[in-house]
Amino acid sequence: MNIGDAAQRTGVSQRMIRHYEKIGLIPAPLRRDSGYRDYSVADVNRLRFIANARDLGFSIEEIGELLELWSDEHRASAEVKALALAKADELGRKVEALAAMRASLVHLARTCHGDDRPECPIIDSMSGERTAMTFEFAEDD
Amino acid sequence: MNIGDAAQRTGVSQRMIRHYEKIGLIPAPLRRDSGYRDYSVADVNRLRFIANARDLGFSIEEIGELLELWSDEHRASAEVKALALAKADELGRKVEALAAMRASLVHLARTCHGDDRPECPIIDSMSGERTAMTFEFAEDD
DNA sequence: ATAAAGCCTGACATCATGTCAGGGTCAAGA
DNA sequence: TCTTGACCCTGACATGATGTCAGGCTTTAT
Repeated sequence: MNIGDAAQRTGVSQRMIRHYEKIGLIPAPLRRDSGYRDYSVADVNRLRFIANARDLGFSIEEIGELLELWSDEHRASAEVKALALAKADELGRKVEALAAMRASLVHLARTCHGDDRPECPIIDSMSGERTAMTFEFAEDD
Repeated sequence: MNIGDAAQRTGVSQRMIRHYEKIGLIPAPLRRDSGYRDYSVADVNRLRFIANARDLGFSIEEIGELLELWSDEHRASAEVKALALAKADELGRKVEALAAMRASLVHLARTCHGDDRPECPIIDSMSGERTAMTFEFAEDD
């Protein structure tokens, strides 16, 4: 399929698809006589993965590592395992931090009566100097 | 305190602290006669928040909104509430997606035992249609 | 056969960050 | 007091991720 189709199906812009090809994150697809790139279902899946991972905050570099987890068949499985576990660990920490932040936001929302009166306890308590952010997510201090 | 101290205490580079000042994400601190910037505890808290949020994948723009949630006392609380809930929702989805990805990685690691390439559940879970793990802030329809 | 729509490459733009350079400032010791 | 190393300031250049626009072919539908 053409790049436009691939872009639409994956949510990755044509611009970025070409970019990912240039930096080697995805293999260069076959070209037709016209010079048009021709994508396969596998390419689409790879792009979808990249899009999802990107959404989740992974850097291009990390995505490259993740992709290798299952695309490099010659890799020693012990190495694969270590990498996967390291990533999982990292994700675990991120999940916790996000969940904590979310809880704080929910709490903030709950304590706002939500009417026209601009009165929000938490905001009030935080606009002072001592504000210490009642948000203790990720306090690695 | 000087910018170097502030940077060390917050994990935000001096370069970025100055940058955030320039784009208005943090207020311009007082200057000493020497021209040195002088940061307060409040500034440090703000920077810490920014660092954490950035780490969690929020864009500078989103962080600006988040900061306003508790720094703008004149905002109607209904608006504050809506924004907070929207963010919380977004975070909830992100948490789920990350948790799922983490689970896949753990599973991958577990099924990674011999010299054969292990089954890879990641492909299936991550290369599907972008519906369940898509985040609104990236789209506008 | 034409026009509309799609693809190609390449250049320029922006944003978040880093790093280096040239030049003041501070603080502690000789 | 003078020296020196650690710090700060501004500004410029670098890079990676993305967007958009331009000029020029290719496909497709009318």
